[in-house]
Parts: sequence; structure tokens; C-alpha cells
Amino acid sequence: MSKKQTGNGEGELTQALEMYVKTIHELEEKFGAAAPSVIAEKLAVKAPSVTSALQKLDSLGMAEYQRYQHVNLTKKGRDVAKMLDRRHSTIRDFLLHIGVKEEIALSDACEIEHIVHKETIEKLAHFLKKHAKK
Amino acid sequence: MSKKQTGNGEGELTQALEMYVKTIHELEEKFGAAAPSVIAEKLAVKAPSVTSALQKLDSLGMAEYQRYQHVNLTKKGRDVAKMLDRRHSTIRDFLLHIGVKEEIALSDACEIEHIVHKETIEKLAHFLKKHAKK
DNA sequence: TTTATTAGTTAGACTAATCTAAATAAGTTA
DNA sequence: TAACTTATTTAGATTAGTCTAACTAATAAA
Repeated sequence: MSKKQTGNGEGELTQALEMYVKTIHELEEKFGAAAPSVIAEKLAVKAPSVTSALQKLDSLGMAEYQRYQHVNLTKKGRDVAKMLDRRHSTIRDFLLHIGVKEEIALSDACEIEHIVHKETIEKLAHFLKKHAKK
Repeated sequence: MSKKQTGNGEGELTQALEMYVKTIHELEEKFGAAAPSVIAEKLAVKAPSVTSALQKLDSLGMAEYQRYQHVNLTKKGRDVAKMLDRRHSTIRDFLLHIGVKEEIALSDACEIEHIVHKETIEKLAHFLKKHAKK
């Protein structure tokens, strides 16, 4: 009952799967649904990687996927995407605030958003609210 | 010749291997060399994982390792450890500065240190120098 | 309405990191 | 020094994420 085996039988998404969720969300906003080939291009992976990620997301209840169809997120998936977007903006804005170049701020935010504790995000947001944030 | 396959035939350490380097460094400072069993305990992994990590670090020129012996870092490995330690302190101090609780500051710093761009660390350090930092 | 093209999937291999179980080396003690 | 005990290694399996090559579905053109 060690609870540390990350079998990932439920709940938690891996970092890689979170990236797929974000990408699908972005494409949904733009086109209504996400085409596997476009996901592949955005994430710079090959098509088969997308297929297997979509199957996992479907089985986790994050996306509604049927083969040969474009994908959409479920409410659960959309909530994850929104949470990640909020995290991303907070971190990005903070990095820009302390003078990090845009390109680097974006890519670092994209990594950090998956790993930091909720409290850290809250403190960053609070910091931004107080200072500048204009 | 795609240059994106991360075969990791040289240069770059993975995040996991960086953790081993840090741990070995810490144990070297305290005991002169790092015992595999202690590394395992610190990283909360089992002994065989340590053996295989040490073999990789040796092959990468980061550690001098011979089986059944305690390990030491090479200069190259020590340089990596020092760089990671500097990164860690900078991030940790910053997180504490904005009010993140110690436990979380430490664990988040431990993740962030492996992924952010050099420039981000520099900007964080600069920020700390200007503000508080007492 | 056949044929070519493009998009998506399946099958199978690979790498990194981990694990358990079993084997072996080192060190300790009777 | 023979027998334990503890430390470490080897062998082999597992999981997540990726890839290439080959196949199939869907679509568009001739």
C-alpha cells in the first residue's frame, strides 16, 4: 500500500499528457475540435504518439475520442486545461516582470506550470497583484 | 541527423541523473565519498536503480565508480553539482521571499532547478539582490 | 467509380527509469 | 577460518513516451 508507485491508475496526469490537454484546448478554441495531425505538429511529435496519447486521455475521462475523428475535451479535461492556462499566465507574467526575455519566459513557464505546488502559484499571483502587473 | 533525438550520447544529463549528482556531492561533503545504499535512501529509490545510475554517470565522465566501491564525482560532475546548488539556493530564496512555506519552497526549487533557462536564474538572482535578500 | 493522396492507426522496437528476486562480494564475529 | 549479515550487483520485468514502417480509412480528382 506504498502509495508511491504512481501506477497512475487514475487521477494525476503526467506532464506529457498535460501538454496534450493544453494543445487540444487551444485547437478547440480556434477550430472547435482538434485534429491529430495538428496536435502532432504543435507538440513536435509524430502521429502515432498522438494516437496513443488520445487513447489514454479518453480512458482517463479527459477527452472524447473515437478513431479517425477529431478530438474534444470533456469538462474534466477542460478544467485541467484552464488550470494549466492560469498557471502558465501567472508564471509567464512574473518572469516577464523580472526581466526575462519573452521567448524564454514562455518556454520556462511551459515547464514550470506542470510541476510547482499550488501555493507557489498563489504566492506568485499575489506578488504580481501587488507590484506592477499593469 | 535530426539533432532532436536526445539519444543523450553525450553532454546533457537527464533530470534523474542530475539528482544523483547532487546527492553524491552532498554525501561527499559529509563523508568524503558516497555509499550507494545512502544514495538510495536519500533519493527514495532501491539499490539497483543506484547501481545503474552510477554506471551511467561513470560512462558520462561525471563520476569515478568501480563496483562495490563508494563513489566520487569527477571535476565535471562536481561542476554540475555546484551549478545545481547555486540554482537551488537562488530559487529557494526567491520562493521564501514571496512567502512560500519552507517545505514547499524546498521541493519546488528541487524541481525547477533542473528545467529553467540560465537567464531566468540570473534574473531571479538579480531580483533577490535588489530586494530584501537580507 | 476507380485511383491517388492525405490523415490516422496498428504493430513492433527503443530508451530511461524504475522495480523484485536472486546471486555475489565484503565485512564481522564467534 | 567458517558462518552470518549486510551491501551491492545482475538478471529480467514493467511503465511511459517516443519512433519507424506498414496498413487502412477517408477524401478528392480524373
